[in-house]
Amino acid sequence: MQEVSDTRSRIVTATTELFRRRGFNGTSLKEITTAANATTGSLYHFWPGGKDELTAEVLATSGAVYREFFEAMVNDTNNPGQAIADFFAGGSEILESTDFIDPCPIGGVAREVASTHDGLRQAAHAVFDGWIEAAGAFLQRCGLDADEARELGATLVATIEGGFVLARTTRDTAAFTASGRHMQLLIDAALADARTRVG
Amino acid sequence: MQEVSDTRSRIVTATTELFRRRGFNGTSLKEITTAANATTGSLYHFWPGGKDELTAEVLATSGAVYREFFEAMVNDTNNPGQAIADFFAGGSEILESTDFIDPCPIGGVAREVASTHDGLRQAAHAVFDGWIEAAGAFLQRCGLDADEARELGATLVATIEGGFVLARTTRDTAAFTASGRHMQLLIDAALADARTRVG
DNA sequence: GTCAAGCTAGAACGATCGTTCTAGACGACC
DNA sequence: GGTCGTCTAGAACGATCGTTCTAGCTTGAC
Repeated sequence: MQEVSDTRSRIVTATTELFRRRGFNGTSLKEITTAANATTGSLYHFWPGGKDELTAEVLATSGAVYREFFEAMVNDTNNPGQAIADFFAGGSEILESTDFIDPCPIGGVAREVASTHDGLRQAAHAVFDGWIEAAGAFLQRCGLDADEARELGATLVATIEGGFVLARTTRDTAAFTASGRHMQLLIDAALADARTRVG
Repeated sequence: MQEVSDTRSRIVTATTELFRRRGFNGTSLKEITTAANATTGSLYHFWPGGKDELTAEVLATSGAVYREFFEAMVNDTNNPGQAIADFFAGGSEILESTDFIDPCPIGGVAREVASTHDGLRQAAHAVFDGWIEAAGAFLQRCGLDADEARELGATLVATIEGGFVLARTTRDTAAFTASGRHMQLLIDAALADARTRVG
């Protein structure tokens, strides 16, 4: 027997993929169990709380994966603005090579359920806080003061999320890539400003 | 009899409001007709194509309202960066005073259905194109060249949409307001750069 | 008064929703 | 070999989904 049940992780993976295409309310448990080659019994065995409990885990898991991906891509750079632009370029490639499926399920699901499922809203809130913290910590290490780093981190996350919406809707990554360049300008300007103030 | 049926416009309004809270798949026709004080027969009389046809109209209508709102708020300013920051500040006020309901139904619905309802994706695409055109035209009038104006317009739209997601999920407008300040910096820098190049 | 057009009313359809439930398969341990 | 906990299998539940359909109401034209 494996440490984490195969069926369990297949269900998480299938749910993540389906949420990326159809969102929360557009995805049925039948579609999930079929895609995961599992049964209703198994799903309710692992998540007695049903769809909501499974969704909360999917959000947390995807959130952690993205945070690690961001940190791996951005740490150990000596050109922060360029690193962010590269991150956006990577997003463009993923969008194009996956037929503009939503790159991540969190923002879409969060927007759908924020007014109706407060537990899921809070789960997504925790994920976004983690991302903003990661981006802020990175920018602070690059020389920004804590407040400015965190605010710029939040704008980064917002622009990425909104860029996903735009790219997915227009089936075009031009705007997303351009946003990466704009974020690069913003970071470079903030760093230059910080250096000036330090002297 | 009025030029546009009362029932018809009540249904459009109710659908818009429900989409802002529950999204496309989370809103049923029964909820719509109940909220609009209308019947299924009326709904299918005005939109024989059913939910999809009604949704397409809701997207186009909301899109036009937002475009006009943006243009009214931003035209006749002599400080473009400040006008955009004001636009974000206005968004923050709306979010707080409406219990963080989605300020507009378009981005959320588009993200939900982009992979499953191509007609609706195209309707949302047209709306976003209109917004980017409006923002780009404004920035071009302020002195940016056409390409840079359009790209910056797209980043504005992306940051607004993503900011809505963040604010709605965290129930906090601090990040949204900060993003407005960042967009102001970006615009001021682009305008200064354009002035330098012109001489 | 008759007629047609525009609109309303809501019952009924088959399909599908999330969830519950019972029955049994499998493996580890005594 | 019997027993218990873990997991799988899928039928069944009531509720609700989007849509269709028939019947009737209202209004203005003739």
